[in-house]
Amino acid sequence: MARRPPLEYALLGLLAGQPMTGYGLRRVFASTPMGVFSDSPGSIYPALARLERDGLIRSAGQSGARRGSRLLEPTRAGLAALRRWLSAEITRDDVARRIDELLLRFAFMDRHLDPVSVDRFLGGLAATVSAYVNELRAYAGSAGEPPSSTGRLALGHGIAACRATAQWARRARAEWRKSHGLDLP
Amino acid sequence: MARRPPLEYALLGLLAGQPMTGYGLRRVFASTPMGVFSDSPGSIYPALARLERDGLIRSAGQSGARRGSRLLEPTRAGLAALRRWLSAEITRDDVARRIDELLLRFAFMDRHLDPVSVDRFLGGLAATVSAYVNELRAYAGSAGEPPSSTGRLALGHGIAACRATAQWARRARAEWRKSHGLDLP
DNA sequence: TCGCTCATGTAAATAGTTACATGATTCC
DNA sequence: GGAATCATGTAACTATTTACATGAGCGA
Repeated sequence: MARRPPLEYALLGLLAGQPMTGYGLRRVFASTPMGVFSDSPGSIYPALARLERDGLIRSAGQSGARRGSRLLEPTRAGLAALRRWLSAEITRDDVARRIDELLLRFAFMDRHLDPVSVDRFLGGLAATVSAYVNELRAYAGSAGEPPSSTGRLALGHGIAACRATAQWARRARAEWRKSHGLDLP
Repeated sequence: MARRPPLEYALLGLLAGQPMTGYGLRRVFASTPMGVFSDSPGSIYPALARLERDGLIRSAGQSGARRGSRLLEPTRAGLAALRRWLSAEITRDDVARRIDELLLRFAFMDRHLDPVSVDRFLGGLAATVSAYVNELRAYAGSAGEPPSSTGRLALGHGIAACRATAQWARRARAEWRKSHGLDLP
């Protein structure tokens, strides 16, 4: 039940999609927009060692004929941990400080949660982000100390970015519902 | 010249605006949208100790009549380090992985850089983010492996968020130019 | 055979988180 | 007198970054 760093869930989610070697995972981080994570061996291999130590991934044969290379795959416990992470409630703090992790969760969802849960996630995300936008606006309005001009503009960026996320969530939800026949409110 | 973590620059920037105690800084992180940083004493006090050890901040008297409390202020070297950080080139990696740090820099800029430098920053930001949007779009178009449906939607979020940032940068720049009489191309 | 890609790891330094620990002052 | 706030720090643990280190296989 212990909380794990996002990197470990990213690894778990990728391996659930397709068994890979540690090097394969590094290439994914180096060559796709998942590049928020470092592709350095010093972050990947220790994370994989922790996952294996805790029984969340295991070896599943070799890559080609290469000695020493290990294809890795999640165990049943690993898939359960992944599903728990995907199903966690969205909090205000997730939105304010860990928005990237929420999007990472969403990216893995279709393979592991049912369409209704995905729909609920997008609804919850839109609602929580909108609430946070109101919080930011309230702060911008009150303005305890007279803020600097670029400080005020920077806060405007925070608001604009959150509004874009909320709008994206609403549109993604509409699209999701359409393609899964979820047409009730 | 050594690179420092964003938290230290945030502290330096706040202290440059107004000398404060460590506790005062914690309150700022706890009560404003700068809450991306933790307000825990275990992060703030060690960071302040590093800054003081390196001669970037110093004591500037006590807070009220409270024994043991220390108002902190940047030294000349601290202000120079802050200005160097504010003036650094914007890289593709800053945009892809450290966008929050760029906005933090912008928030402190008006007090430490001239209007033309701030204008250049916003221009560079808009350009670099737009280039990154193109990169993301190219990736979305090529799509090596058939991506999952939520994976594709999540990439759409990345694109939407960057577009919002680029748009914000262009608008903020127009506003900045207007209020500082920078009307050349 | 030379260089590139595939492949795995470790070591040291740095940082961040959580929890613990303490004590003064102020307000009710 | 008791609670909240002001105020500063340390300890243990966890994670990340950078750099180092090694070696096999493959193509030109």
